[in-house]
Amino acid sequence: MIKPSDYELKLLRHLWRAGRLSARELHDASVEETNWSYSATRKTLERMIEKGLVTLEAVHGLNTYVAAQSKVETLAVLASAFARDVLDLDAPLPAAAFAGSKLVSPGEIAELETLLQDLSAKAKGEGKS
Amino acid sequence: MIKPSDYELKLLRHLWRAGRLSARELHDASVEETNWSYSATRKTLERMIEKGLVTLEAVHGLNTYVAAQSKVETLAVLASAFARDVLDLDAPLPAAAFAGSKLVSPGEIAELETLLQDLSAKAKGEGKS
DNA sequence: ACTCAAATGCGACGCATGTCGCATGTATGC
DNA sequence: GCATACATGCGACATGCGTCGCATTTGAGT
Repeated sequence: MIKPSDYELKLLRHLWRAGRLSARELHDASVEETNWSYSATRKTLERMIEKGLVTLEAVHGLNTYVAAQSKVETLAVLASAFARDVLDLDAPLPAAAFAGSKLVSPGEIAELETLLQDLSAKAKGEGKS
Repeated sequence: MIKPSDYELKLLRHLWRAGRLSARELHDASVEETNWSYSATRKTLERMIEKGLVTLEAVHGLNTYVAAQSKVETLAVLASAFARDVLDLDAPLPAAAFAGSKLVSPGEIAELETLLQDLSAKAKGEGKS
């Protein structure tokens, strides 16, 4: 599970919503938030492939991109990093923290909570060794 | 208000607790978490001064360091960045998110909530313009 | 006054990442 | 068959930051 940077996250959001996008489509969709040149978008995308954040899929000769991690998984990584590094918390973030976010449905919040518990349990295990 | 990196935050935590520390003291206190050489600690500290995260105070010729932002202010910046960038939330994080953290007392949570509201209100204002 | 250890200042390397541009391919319309 | 437009591959520069070493200064002890 890889922790994306803020900008990478912006791109990922579009991919989660759309499922699969070409570089051009993704750029057009995200340029308002990033203010990037097309080249910048593509380069970032390229590095996200190397890192395993997105997968490349050629469709009829055109390259398209798909998120390699689910939204909920990614949110879980980010949230547990925040809880650990900023809040200095052992336990996972309470579900209440996500309640107001438009990004996640109630069902996804439940899923998130499960993942969060797994992550903090695993961290604890490693910490003890 | 400056947003510290994870490592910078580790150093800041010691400064908040101790109030004022020399480079050597701070290094000794934090080396267990950072696993840094003394030089690394000092360099980071130096850059934190440039950035305005800490202030240098010479006491009888010995350099000491003091956090330039309060713990609660810093937590507020970090929390609102998380809410905005990760959760895509307009409103501030609910206080419940901080409830379990050993870093903040109930009184500080109240203070935090006020700051968080200010920050999100200001962000909104700027966003609209 | 001399020595020694600790404190300081400063330069540097490497990696990640934001940011671009250019050269080459390739498909499409004339 | 050729020009035009977009897609792709790839190289590059700057900045931030983690990481470290070294040379110089300075204070304390003898």
